[in-house]
Amino acid sequence: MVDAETILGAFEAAGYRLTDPRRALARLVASQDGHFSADELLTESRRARLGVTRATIFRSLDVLAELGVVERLDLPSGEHAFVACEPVHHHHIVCSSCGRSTGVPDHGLEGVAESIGRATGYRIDTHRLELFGLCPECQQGKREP
Amino acid sequence: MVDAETILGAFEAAGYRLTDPRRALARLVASQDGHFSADELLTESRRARLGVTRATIFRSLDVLAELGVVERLDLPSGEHAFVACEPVHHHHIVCSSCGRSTGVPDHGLEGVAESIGRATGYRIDTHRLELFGLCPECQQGKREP
DNA sequence: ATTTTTGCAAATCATTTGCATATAT
DNA sequence: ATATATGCAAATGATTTGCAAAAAT
Repeated sequence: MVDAETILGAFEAAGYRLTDPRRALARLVASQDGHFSADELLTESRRARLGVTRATIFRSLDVLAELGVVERLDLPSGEHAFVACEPVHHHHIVCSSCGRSTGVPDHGLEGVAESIGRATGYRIDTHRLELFGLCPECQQGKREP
Repeated sequence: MVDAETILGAFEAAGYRLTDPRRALARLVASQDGHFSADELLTESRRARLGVTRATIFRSLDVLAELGVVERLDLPSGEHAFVACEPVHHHHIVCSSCGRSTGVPDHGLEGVAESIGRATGYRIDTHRLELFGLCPECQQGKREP
């Protein structure tokens, strides 16, 4: 869970101006439960008359991804999506049933990346780990997809 | 490096028919040095008059990805690409300068995934690890981007 | 006052599809 | 002979862009 203040604060800290569309978008992103697409945000913005338009959504998500406030996700289906991130987590595990996602603590991945770097001779700059599966609630049928 | 025979063999083994476009595409994919996009294949096919058209390229890459002969890649830039795979490797490290890629042996990743599963309570079905960095040759400036 | 941001609609880009024809089995 | 695969060109879908107007600093 990331709150709207945090998202808005990230815009501000990075020197972007605080505008109404960005305020609305921050709330919108913060209210998302799992991953979401640009298009979903657009639909919700329209339904709730938030006055955030398509171009602004794409432009803002772009900025937020730069700032590390959201992470771009490539679902196994090939669709693009985003998730809001705690700044600490660099990876996510995504539930393939309900779409909710959880930040993933390191758990030795850094070590794996280093070891791969050593073995292949690459100087590794970035890595992305995306995990997909069923969250605990969905495993027990406690939740609707 | 994956050779054209292997790719063609994968089509055959899975019950797909051997056609001229598929033969040409197999050679084309096998000749790729790093990652490549559908569009790059199309351009090369046209330049060399291979007679493999857009639709066939997309359809075939789709099949090959299903069969695990190529892997879909999502570059940090957001672009989509593919790499030919040895069937054993499930992940790739990609050089951000020359685009070449190498299959990545496990190196403990399975263990990391399991441990993340245990910690989060998710039942993990798939994971993708993509690593980006500079390959040994590019680090030493031995190679043009 | 100046710079940034926005909305709009059109443009672009990648990918997919329908359907008639050609090809492999 | 039958099923599968292809080419073509059009359709789709997502994202990006140019530009004039609006809002933030």
